[in-house]
Amino acid sequence: MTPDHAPDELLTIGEMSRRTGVAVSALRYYESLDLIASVRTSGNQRRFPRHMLRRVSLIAVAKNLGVPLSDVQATFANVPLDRTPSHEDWQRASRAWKRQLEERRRGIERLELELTGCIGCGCLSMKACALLNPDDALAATGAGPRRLEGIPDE
Amino acid sequence: MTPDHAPDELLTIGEMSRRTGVAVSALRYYESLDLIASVRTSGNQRRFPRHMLRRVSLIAVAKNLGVPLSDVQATFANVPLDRTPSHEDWQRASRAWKRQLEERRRGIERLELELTGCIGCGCLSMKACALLNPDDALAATGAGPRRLEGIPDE
DNA sequence: ATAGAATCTCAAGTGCACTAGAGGTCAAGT
DNA sequence: ACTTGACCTCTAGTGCACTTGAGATTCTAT
Repeated sequence: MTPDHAPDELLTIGEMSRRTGVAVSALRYYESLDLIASVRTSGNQRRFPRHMLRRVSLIAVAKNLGVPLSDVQATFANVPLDRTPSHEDWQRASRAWKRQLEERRRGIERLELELTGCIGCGCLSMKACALLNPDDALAATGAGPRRLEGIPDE
Repeated sequence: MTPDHAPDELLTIGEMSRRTGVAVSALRYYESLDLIASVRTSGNQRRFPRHMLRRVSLIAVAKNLGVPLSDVQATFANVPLDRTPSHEDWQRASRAWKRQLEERRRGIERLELELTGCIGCGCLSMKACALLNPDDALAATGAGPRRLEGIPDE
């Protein structure tokens, strides 16, 4: 059933960098934040388990989308660093990401609407624009909808 | 006494801050980048025309969505600072924004799909994941799809 | 007229997410 | 054995997007 692959194969930091497109220096930085982890050779060089490629790829995606590393950290909180994550581990993380990404996408959709319906027509009535509410940001701070007061309505 | 004043015409920096939720220091910073503009009183204090509220509100929205100020700057390139923008001015800017936001939204949608179809099921085959391509980022650098080589496919 | 809040400039500091460089070590090919 | 490139740690520097603080001035209300 199980195909012949070597899940315990270890990659150097340079291989990780080439295969993910993430700079070597960035990988070391991510390790310093415990976003990823490695084992060391007798000569103190890093060796990464293959499953770290997933983590790094996801970090890269998050970066492309402007998601701060602190959020990534939170998302990965229950995905183990020390062993290949199970399906359940990834599923849990996946659900958390999806919730956040959905919020973010909805924010963008609302902004598109605002632009079409308001700026597009020249009025920009932002009175009811939920986007000005910080809750719409990914990783909301819970600061509340204070900002809506006094937004120009023309 | 100011002899010629229509009370709602010009806003102080404090009023701008209160009505947009953007810090006074940030407003001064935006002005230094020519994202917004003001006139000065005889005593050298800033006074903002009402239409600057729109610009600031949009900058705030962009910030919430992680859009860099340089992109905002590009978007506003043809929206005049010195007079109330016309419908056409805003419409042109609106179209540019929409294009970028659509790309960004599509990127998020694709990531959601990846998470559902790949991480969700535990395989994370990112072989064909367009998100790892920097072109998907808002304000793409044009660096090309180099990153897709060697992404783990298990 | 004057107190006190708001504003001004300019310089420096903060936090994030890295990158660059110095100086040294390790590992693979010949 | 030797060479070369990849790797190591550590410190410092970069760019963005601001914030903070000092010291001075201006505006508004009593």
